[in-house]
Amino acid sequence: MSSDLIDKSYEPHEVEKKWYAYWEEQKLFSADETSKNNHFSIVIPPPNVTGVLHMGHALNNTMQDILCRYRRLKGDNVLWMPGTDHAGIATQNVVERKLASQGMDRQQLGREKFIEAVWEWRAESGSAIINQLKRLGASCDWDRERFTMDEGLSLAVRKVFVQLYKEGLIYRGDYIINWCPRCRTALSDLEVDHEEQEGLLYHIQYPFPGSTKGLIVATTRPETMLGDTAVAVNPDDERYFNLPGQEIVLPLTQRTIPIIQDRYVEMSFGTGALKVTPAHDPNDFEIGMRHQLESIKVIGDDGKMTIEAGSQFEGLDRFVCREAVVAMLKEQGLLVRIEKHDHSVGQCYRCKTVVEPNLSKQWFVKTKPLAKKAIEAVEDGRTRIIPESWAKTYFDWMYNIKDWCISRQIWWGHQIPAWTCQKCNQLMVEMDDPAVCDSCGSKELVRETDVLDTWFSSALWPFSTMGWPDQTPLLKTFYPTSVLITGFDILFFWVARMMMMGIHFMDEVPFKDVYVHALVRDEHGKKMSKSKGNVIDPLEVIDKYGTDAFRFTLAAFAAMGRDIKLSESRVEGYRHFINKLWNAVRFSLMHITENPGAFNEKRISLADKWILSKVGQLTISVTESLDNYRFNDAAASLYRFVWHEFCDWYLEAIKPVLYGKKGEEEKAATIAVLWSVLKDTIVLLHPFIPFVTEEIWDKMPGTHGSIMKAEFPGGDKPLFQDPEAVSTMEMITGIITGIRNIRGEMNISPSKLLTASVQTDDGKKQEQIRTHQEMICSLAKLEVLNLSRTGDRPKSAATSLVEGMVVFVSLEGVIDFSKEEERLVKETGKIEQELSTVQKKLGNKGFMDKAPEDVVQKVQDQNNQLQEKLQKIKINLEKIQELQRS
RNA sequence: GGGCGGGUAGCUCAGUUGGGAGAGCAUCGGCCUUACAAGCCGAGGGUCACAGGUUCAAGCCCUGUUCCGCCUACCA
Repeated sequence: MSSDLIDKSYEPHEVEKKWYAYWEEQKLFSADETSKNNHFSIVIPPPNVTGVLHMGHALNNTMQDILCRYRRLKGDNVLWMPGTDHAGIATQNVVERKLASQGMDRQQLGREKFIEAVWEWRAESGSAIINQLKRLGASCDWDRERFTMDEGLSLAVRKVFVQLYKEGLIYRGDYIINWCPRCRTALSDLEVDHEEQEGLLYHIQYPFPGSTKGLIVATTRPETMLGDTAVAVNPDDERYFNLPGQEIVLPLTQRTIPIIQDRYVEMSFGTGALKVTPAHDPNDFEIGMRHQLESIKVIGDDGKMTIEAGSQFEGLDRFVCREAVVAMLKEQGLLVRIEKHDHSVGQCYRCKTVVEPNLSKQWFVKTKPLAKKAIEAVEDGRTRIIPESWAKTYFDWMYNIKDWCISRQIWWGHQIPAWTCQKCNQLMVEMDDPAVCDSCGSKELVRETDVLDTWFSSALWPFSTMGWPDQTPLLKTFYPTSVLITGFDILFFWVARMMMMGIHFMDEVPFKDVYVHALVRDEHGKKMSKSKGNVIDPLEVIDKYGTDAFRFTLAAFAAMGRDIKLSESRVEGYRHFINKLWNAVRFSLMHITENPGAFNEKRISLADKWILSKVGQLTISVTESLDNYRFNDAAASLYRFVWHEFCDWYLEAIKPVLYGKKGEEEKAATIAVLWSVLKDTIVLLHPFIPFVTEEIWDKMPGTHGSIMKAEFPGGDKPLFQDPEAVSTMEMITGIITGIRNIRGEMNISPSKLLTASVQTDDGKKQEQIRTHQEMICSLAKLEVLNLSRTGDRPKSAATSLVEGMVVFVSLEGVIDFSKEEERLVKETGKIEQELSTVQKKLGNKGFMDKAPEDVVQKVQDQNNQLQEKLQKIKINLEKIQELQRS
């Protein structure tokens, strides 16, 4: 076979396209919902339909794909459930922007038409991210792709809502919630991003009635004073003992408000007097509840002041109003002072608008009872969180969980199945739309317009995607799922809530393991963001370096519990690896022209046994690593094996055999081993780099069908292991490396053939060296390799010590001896240093008495070896010095 | 305020029950040796943040200090 059958370098683009289409066509990603085989299931963290693939998705899905492909090779029945999330607010924003560009808004369009427009939009561009996942090689069972707004999933949402309502775990009420004035909707606590900002603390005088004196309160938001309904002081505060029960004048208004006592007030902050605005501050709301204070809403849902704020402020934007209030207070001499004050400001996680705490009627999930069971599940290990440190974070949040505001005042989402009777105000929550009021029989029913938080439907994902509420075969086979792979940023948003819902509705945890991976950052460790301009687009990386190189990079850097700093140059490095592999295959396939069949264990060479043992160890290491989510360990073993064992040693060692220098029989045996090793290696690599391995598989003689159907190395048979061959090979490679050291350090040209000898009295080693002297000669570029006994030594030679043997490289006509002297002096220094630490241990009575025997023995052996080594090197040093003198 | 993670070679990072400090990249020297110059052969480089402690033995365990990230929280 000539090399023109395989290109000199690997070109990913066509290969990737070809094989992905093939896999899909052959239905190789399909799960069998009835199979009794060991099953393995993952539900994808559904990306937003609005989304484009970013680095986080790439990492997350690469890991899932590695596990799924690995388990398929192991023979498991694998379900990787794909789908997307309707992303209520985000999607609505996108479509609204589109409308705006056409000079329209959703109000003009009306609810129904607007929702139609969203569906249209989804039909156009909603599959973008799915196609991007495919480019990543994701082996999801696409025929089962789900969407949170699908009919089936919507039914699940409704069922869950109705049941929770009937169980008293969902309620409606007037509470203070986070309000985004731009999105015009309520947000849950999690949907508010807090950011530390420089702000101002305004000290304002509230006068006593008919007095110029008064109390000074401090606030960062002066505009809210218009809605104050009390001033609170701490009951222990001696300064204000006589005040409670009195009233105080609220400036800029006609109102007087009471002075109350509440332990919430921090005496040390400001003046110890707190203005209370129950309608616009969560704490003040609590205080208001305790003291039955009136709530006055002065900021409207649009972020502008209401009529309650007073006619001079009505209609002003809340921040404009702040300036106006401050100016007016100043005018009236009531602004005592302004201090700089850093505080955290809540922003809408979708649009960054400053969130307004606002009183309104919303729907909530009572989370405590649900959280309790979700905590227990992790405590007793039904669900493992990996790495374990995240369990603590999970517990902290779960223990301090607050009720979850689930209603959103947008249109895109699952409309809440609640109806209010216009006659008697009866509230009905039902599976089937009610026609008449179940209390008064009126037909005047009005449906709740709010929709549910997107995360409400995501919380059902592990079972809603499998057909729940129907008891489908899919659900029976694959729930609970084997593992959830996710970033820590949605641990609360999503994982915690899936736990609560899964346990409540399925009576079983949604996943056995939760593997929490890190975030992908830029090369300086900064979060990638569009505004910083440091975003690396995964698709560009794929275009430039190929999917496999990219995936391998992600796997290699995916150490547990640490962020991944990614830069293009790293991907480039792993492209080299893919190319190295490609070329190793190219070389191998020049010699493997047909299926060589099984090798005969009795006929194979040392190098063969060694590489077979190594591939066996590799198999164990990859298996263990993947079973424990140690993707980086698996990637590292594969990298080291392919490059530094298979290419650097094995292929080099068998070249003379392949070139026919050892006869046809040995050549055939070696080719059989080469084929077998290559096959196993490619299969082990496949989960990480699916495309290039499929391409190689296709080109290899003796393979059939897709590599996805291949058998994992070993199968049921024990893996090949030959420890003796491994240690012999290590000795041989040690000798070769010793000779290469000398060559390299003394700048002897690689093309110059040398003469060397190995000095040992060990008969077995002599025998082995003799047997493998051709390999040594070829790899160390020797003309002659001699064996000698102690005492024999060449006249002028450089020396190297290997496993108690002395390797001499003849320097006749090659060298200046001062260089060799330098080498040996340096070497002596190293050995002496090692020796001193070893001897310190041996001289330590405590160590000798208390250390375990095997450790002591090991140190003693080291000591002996080092002593011997030192002695030998000293002899050679003397010789060299003699030679120089003569 | 609370919590978590991190500080190991020039850079990015591994280091799984405590027992001879590692990799990749970069650097330096030598090679177009017929699969691969996206390559080959060799070399140099570390007070494992700092200070204590436990131990025969600490990068690893404990305490404190410091610096850097992140998460979380109702001091207006």
